[in-house]
This record gives sequence, C-alpha cells and structure tokens, in this order.
Amino acid sequence: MTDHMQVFADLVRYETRLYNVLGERLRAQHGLTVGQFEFLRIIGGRDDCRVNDLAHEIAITVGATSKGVDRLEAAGWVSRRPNPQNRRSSLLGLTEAGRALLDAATPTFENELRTWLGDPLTPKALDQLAAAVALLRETLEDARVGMPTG
Amino acid sequence: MTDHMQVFADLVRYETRLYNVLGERLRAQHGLTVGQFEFLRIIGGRDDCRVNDLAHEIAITVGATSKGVDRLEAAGWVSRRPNPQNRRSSLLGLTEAGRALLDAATPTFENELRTWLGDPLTPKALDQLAAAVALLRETLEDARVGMPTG
DNA sequence: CCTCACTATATTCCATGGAAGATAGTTCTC
DNA sequence: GAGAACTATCTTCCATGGAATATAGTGAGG
Repeated sequence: MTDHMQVFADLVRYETRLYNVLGERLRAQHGLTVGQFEFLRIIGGRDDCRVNDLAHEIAITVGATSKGVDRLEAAGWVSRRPNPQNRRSSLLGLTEAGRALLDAATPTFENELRTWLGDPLTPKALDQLAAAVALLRETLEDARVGMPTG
Repeated sequence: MTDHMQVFADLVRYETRLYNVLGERLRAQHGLTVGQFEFLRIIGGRDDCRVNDLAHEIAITVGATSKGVDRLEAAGWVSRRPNPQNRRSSLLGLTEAGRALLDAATPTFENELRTWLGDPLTPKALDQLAAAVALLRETLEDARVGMPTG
C-alpha cells in the first residue's frame, strides 16, 4: 500500500523546487516571478477577467490578488478598465507591454517545464500524471474545500 | 500531446488547496500549521537532526528553518541540544510535549490525506502518481536545481 | 599553531499572502 | 423606492520565507 505521507512530501518538495527553477529563469531572462507570469497568463487568456476570477483560478485570496494586480499595473503590464456590467469591479487586460512580455516569457517557461516535467517521464506516465492531478484538483474544487477566506 | 502548462497549473492548484484543507484541520484540532507539522515529523523521524538537514529536506532556506525552529522551541515542542561533533550547530529533538502533539496530529493528517489523495484515485493510479512524483523530485534533486540560496 | 577559506547557524530587511475590516455598489423585499 | 443583505474590491495588520549579512566555529596549509 502506497504511503500517502511520502507522496505528499514528494509532491510538495518537487513543486517547491520546480517553482524555484522556473522562477530563476523567468527572473533572469524577463524580470518576472512565477506568480506574476501566471497572473499575466490568466489575464491574457480570457477576456473580461475580474480580480475575483483571477483569485479563484490561482487559489489565493481576493485581497492578495488585488495587491498583485496593483503591482502589475504599476509595472505597466496590466490595466484595469471599468466593468460596464458592474461599477464595483474592473476588467483586467494586458497592456501592449504586458502582452509582449508574456509572449517572450512563455517559451522560457515551457522550455523549463519540458526539462523538469516532460522529459523525465515517459509520455504514458506523463498522461497518467496529468489525469490523476486533474482529477485530484477537481475533487477538491467540487467539494469547495481548501479555499482561502476570500 | 499533454499540455505541460496545464499539468503545472493543476499541480500547483491541487497542492495549494490540499495544503489549505490539511492546515484547516491541523489548526482546528491541534493548533498546528502544515509547516509546523512537517518540522515535527522530520525532527521526530531522525535522531541527530540539524537545522541544515531540516532545511534541505523541506526545501526552504536555512535562515527560514532557523526561525521556524525558534518558534517551535518557544512553543515547547522542540529542543536544541549541543552537537558534540560541532559546536556551531545544535541537534534538534522533540520534547515530550512535541512528541505527544505529533502523535496526536498524525492520524488527523493521514485521514485528510486519505480523503483528498488516496480515495479519489484507484490504487493503481495512486501507485503511478507516487512513482512519477518520486522520479520528478529525484530528477531535480540530483541536478541540484531549484535550491534556495541557503 | 596561526591564518585563511569554509561551514553552520542566527539575524536583519524586504516582499508577499492570509484574515479581517472598510467602502462602495447592487439586489431583494416589502 | 428605502433599507437590509449581499457582493466586489481595496486596505491594513500580521506572519512567514528569501536574500544578504553577521557571528562563531572548523579545518587545511604552511
């Protein structure tokens, strides 16, 4: 029988280190953190993205997301425009500079990911991993569990 | 072909939420964070554990580890005793209260882990996940990559 | 044995996230 | 259509981790 505690430890340590390597490259080549890259990727990937949408997608609080968007806006990569549906909220979008940065950083990110996620596994093992993790994520999200306060 | 970016996103979000659920239970029932639980588990699992060993195992910096141990020591769960091999370092150990707490918290942790990691997957899928993640972790560690500065 | 490079830990400063509260806008009810 | 309840975001305060630095202690040469 598989030791859950061991799998948990391996998962967390793998991810911590993966996050670190990805961050090193993004930082060196584009001046970005992994978190910022993911903000840009999600904002760039959907029209009419609100702070709330971003927070749910990233699984952090709305407050923290709001602050993160402040920083990206100050850097000139993201803009808030009024939401015509609801005057309380803004719609987020990439600026031209933000889009260019995302386009430049994406190959860097994908290369590292290939090296440390794709290459070590057989295609079949990678597919199985992808399916398992998608299911596990879905299980938690369907149960609406592990959400931060926001 | 499997989308690496999607697997990465699922991995990170799954873990974030898993960490949150585990933390909620540990906090509610034992007044512990997941990080503290892992400190206790590792310290309790090896004799003669040094700050450096703990830092490498957890994949955070030595400085952060030192501060974490300070907090556990202040709480009365961990003790530093002089390392007879080397006067610069201390050996860490659980106090009686720390051991009791770890023993009490372990079943809580394992139950949640079973619910959100073991139960959703078939035994075979869990084994495959365990093997894949162990290999991925090992790949990064063998390459000595993704280590924080410490 | 002295000095220098190195190692183990501790400490300081800064950035980021969570929790809770504040604000403004929206919706539901009567 | 006025007020209560709710929602979306922002803001403030606090805890934790990284990076850089400080402080001992150790070991290798000469």
